[in-house]
Amino acid sequence: MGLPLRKSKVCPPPTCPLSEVLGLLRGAWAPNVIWQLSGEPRRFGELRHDMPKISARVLSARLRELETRGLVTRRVLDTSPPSAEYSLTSLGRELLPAIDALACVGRKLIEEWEMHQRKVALS
Amino acid sequence: MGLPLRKSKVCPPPTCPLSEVLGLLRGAWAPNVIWQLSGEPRRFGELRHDMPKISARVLSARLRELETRGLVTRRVLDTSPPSAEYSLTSLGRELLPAIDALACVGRKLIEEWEMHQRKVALS
DNA sequence: CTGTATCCATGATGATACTG
DNA sequence: CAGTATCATCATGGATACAG
Repeated sequence: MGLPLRKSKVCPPPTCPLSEVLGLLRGAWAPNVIWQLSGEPRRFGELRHDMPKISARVLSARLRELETRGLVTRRVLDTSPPSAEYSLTSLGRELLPAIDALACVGRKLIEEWEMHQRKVALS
Repeated sequence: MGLPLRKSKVCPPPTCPLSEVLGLLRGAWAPNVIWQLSGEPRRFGELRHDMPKISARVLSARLRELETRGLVTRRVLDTSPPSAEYSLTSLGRELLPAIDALACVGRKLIEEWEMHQRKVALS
C-alpha cells in the first residue's frame, strides 16, 4: 500500500504568472536582451554587437515577442540606411529587479558550488 | 555607412549568474518543483500528484539536477514499499523570493495584456 | 512506490543566403 | 543596416514499459 498522499499545504502555486514570465525569459537570450536594454535604447546592430553569439533570426524573434507583450517598443529611425531602436517600456522595466534578484541568487549558487568542489577535492 | 555603434553603458551583464539560475529553472517544471517544496518535504509520488502533467522521467531529472546543485536534499524513508522524500535546502530557499518576484511581474503582465486586449477589441 | 531506459515528437537555435 | 526564409541540428519533454 505505502504511505497515503498528503495534501499539499502550499498555497495556489503561481504557475500561470510564473510560466507567463518564464515563457518570456525563454531561450537563453531574452533575459540578456532585456538587460542590454536596461540602459539607453539600442539599435538592432548594437544588440547583436552586445551579444556576439546570438543569431539575427533569434534576436529578431525575441524582440518581436517582447514587443508583442508590451515590454519593448520599436522605433524606426529616419536614417540612411534605415535603423531601428529598441527600448524597454515601463512594464518591461519592472522585470529588472526580478532579473537582478535571480542573478543575485545565481552568484550565491556559484559560490556555494565552488566551495563544494573544493571540499570534494580535499577528500 | 549608417550610424556608428554606441558603446554599451550597461555594466557587466550578470550573464553567468543569470544563466546559472535560469539553467536551473529550465524546462517548464523546475520552478514548480521548487515551489511545491517550499512548504513541507514531499515525496516523489506527492510531487507527481501536485503536478499531474509532469512525467516521471522529467520530475526525476529535475530533482537530480536540483540535488546536485545543492538546492534540494533527498531522504529515503524506511517504509514498505520504500519511499523518498525531498526538501529544499537553505540555499534552495533563497530562490523563493526571486521566484515570487517573477510571479509578481507575471501577474502584472497578464493584467496589462488583458487590458490591452480589451482596448483592441473596442477599436 | 521510486525511479530508469527507450523511442518519438516538438521546439529552439545557428548558419547561410537573401530582400528592402 | 534591419530583418526574413530555409535548412540542419540538438536539447527537452511526453509516453510507455520496465526494474528494484
